[in-house]
Amino acid sequence: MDKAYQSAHESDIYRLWEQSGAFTPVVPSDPVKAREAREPFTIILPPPNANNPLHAGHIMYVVEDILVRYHRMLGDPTLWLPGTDHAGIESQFVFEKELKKQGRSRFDYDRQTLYRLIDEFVAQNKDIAISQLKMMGFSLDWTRLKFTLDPDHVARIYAVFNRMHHDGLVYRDEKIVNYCTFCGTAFSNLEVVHKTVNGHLWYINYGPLSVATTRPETMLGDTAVAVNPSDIRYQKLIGTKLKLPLVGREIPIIGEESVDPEFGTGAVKVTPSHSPEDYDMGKKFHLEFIRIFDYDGRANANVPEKYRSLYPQQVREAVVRDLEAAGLLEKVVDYSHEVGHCYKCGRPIEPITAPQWFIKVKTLADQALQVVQDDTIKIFPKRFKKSYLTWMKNLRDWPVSRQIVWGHRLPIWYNLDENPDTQITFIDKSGKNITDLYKNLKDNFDFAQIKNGLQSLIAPVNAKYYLTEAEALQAGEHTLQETDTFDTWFSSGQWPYSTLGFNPEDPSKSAPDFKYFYPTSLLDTMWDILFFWVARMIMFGLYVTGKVPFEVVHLHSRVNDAQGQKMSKSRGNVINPSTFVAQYGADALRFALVYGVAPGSDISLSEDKLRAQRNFVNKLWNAARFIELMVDKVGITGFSLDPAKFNADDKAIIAELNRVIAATTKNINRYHFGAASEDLYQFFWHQFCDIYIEKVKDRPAEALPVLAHVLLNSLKLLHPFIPFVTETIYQTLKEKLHYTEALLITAAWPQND
RNA sequence: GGUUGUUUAGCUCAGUUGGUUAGAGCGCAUCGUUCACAUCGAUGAGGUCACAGGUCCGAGUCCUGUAACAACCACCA
Repeated sequence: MDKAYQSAHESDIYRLWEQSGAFTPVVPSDPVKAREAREPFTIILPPPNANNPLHAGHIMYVVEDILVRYHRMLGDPTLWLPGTDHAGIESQFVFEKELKKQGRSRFDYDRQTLYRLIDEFVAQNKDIAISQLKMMGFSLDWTRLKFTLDPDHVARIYAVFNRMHHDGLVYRDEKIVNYCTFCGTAFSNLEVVHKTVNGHLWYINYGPLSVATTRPETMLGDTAVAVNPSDIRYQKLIGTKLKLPLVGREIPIIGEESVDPEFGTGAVKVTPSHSPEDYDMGKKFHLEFIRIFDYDGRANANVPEKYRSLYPQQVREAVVRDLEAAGLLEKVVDYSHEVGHCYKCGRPIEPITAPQWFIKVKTLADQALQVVQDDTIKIFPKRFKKSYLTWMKNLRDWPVSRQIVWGHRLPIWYNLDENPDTQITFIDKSGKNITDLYKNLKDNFDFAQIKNGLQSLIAPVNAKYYLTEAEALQAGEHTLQETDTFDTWFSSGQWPYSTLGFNPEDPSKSAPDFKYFYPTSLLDTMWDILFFWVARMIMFGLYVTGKVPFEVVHLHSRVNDAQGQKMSKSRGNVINPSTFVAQYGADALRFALVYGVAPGSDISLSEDKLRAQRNFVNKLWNAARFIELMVDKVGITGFSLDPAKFNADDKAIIAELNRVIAATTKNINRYHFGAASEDLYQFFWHQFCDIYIEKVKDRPAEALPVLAHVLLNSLKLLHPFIPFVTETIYQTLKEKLHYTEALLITAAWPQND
């Protein structure tokens, strides 16, 4: 054996495991019955972004590998299923950045070309993440590798969408949505980041009363002014009308309870098309909806000529200037408030009315609430249960359509002759971008040109549509598929049953994998996507399969830098796992991630820690090496553990070993990996090496059976945490020490006698 | 605005149902080492467990309040 452990050989060990078939469980011929007899242990890997290398957060998958390896050693049929995610908006955003470097943008391509380019871009990088997962030693079943754009997955989520539509859970509506005019797509509430902005409150004279607003530019779209009905200052004005400054439109004054008489002037301008609160008022009072900003962010024809095609900030400046000139600007005060920003590009979100596809979540959420409430699904650490329940109770309908190309296009088809008011954007033969209603285009362009150059379409909110292309074609040949794609979470929310081969059309025809492995045992992820992902999987799982997708949700820590700061590109403190693996070995990195960490608390990863754990790995290596030297020296041919021959030291170390076996088993069962790893570290280094080994140096022959026994069990206990070094030692010494199992990875977990 | 979490040795953090002198890793000090490992060994210094009350025979641990920090959720102008 080398003087120090060489982590460079880790890939050989990985191949050894993979070739042994240890990662790939065999599905019995009668999976249903087999499952009843002994439930397999199953984890579906949260699919990392196919396009990016792993970041520090992904290496926390080590938690899953610990559990998987532990259960495999317990003899459970064990599956850890890998996959990668196309990561819709994320990948498209990264690709667009690349385009920008070349001086191009998404507007230069029709959607099928853009899709193909992103596909190629993602394919180039696809293997990076996979090789890194292997590098970390993760015992994933690569024979079952999945991708979110695999045709069978796509077919499945389409089938589920159809079923939801059939059940009345899908609808199209023109509601106010969070729209990023830069990214060109709508977002759900979860994708909006609230930031405190130091802005102003403008007091504007509206004639009979004055209003205060943080967004003077939206006054061009005002269709009412609201006051509190109990406000004696304004009571008599309710029901009257006023003339909107700068625009000249007559708008009503309405009485609305939610208006706070104490705030500002006690009167609120109402812009139903550009403010969520005003939208609600607009619906309630049947106000006019006047959208003044288009999807490209510019003011449209609904505003006076002079403001047209300006961006909101420019409109604001112009409006304020004009109000001031007209003597209608009463005062401006500093005011700091919360403004929604796009989580991708960081620009302010424009609340805007737009036709979008929605999922009704009430019935789905009720079930998903119930199963967590009654612990059918247990959430660990427990404190996340409450935030899950709170979130689920207040859930609103889910806007699932995104105006991007990289993803699953909605299975919706429109016949354009039935919907002549559909707005179409395409690139014509000469390469020019054209946007207009279909009825204005159809006589000037042949349909093939529109279809091939298509970038996007916006069908009217009440457009007639079909769920299959065939049906739409029956109505006429001028048929286009919806250009919106699904929110990424609509796809990944269906990951557990989809990867296992569930058949939504006929569940009895589901794959054996589904029958055997579903529901899965545990879902592990970081707490930041509890709502995005975990909640959606629970809703989908219950609705589609009638069963929970997993029995336990384990939420792992966030990996921070050495100072406890969140890693981010802007801070410049992002670490690449590969660097650390190259320097310290995968085992050291794995152990550093769990050593002494409390469940659910964040981790500060420092090189000090990595060095410490590399030293531990080396300590383990050298203890094994010492035992090898002893065997060579003494020349023993067989071992038998005979308690009758134990002296006090032997008894003490065996007793301590038994304690550690029990403690480790208990700690892993309770997901206390920090405690387990710390205990093992202390036992092996300080009890076994520092005390026991030092004491037996003068009686190697008698101690060898005990040395071999403690080493074997230590290797087994440590294997889930540091698989490479333990397997390497095992393979190196198994013959000399008469260990009988072929591989440590499939060896039996130690039992306490 | 609402919710949750954190506050323990110089640094990063453990501390499981409250139980005798509060622990680890790193760092630090002194000594040692050709005989498994300097990626080592031995010894040691270092903490009024954020603060103020309370419950208890007994509180780092449970309760109340305060402060600082962090995160999450949120359509108020």
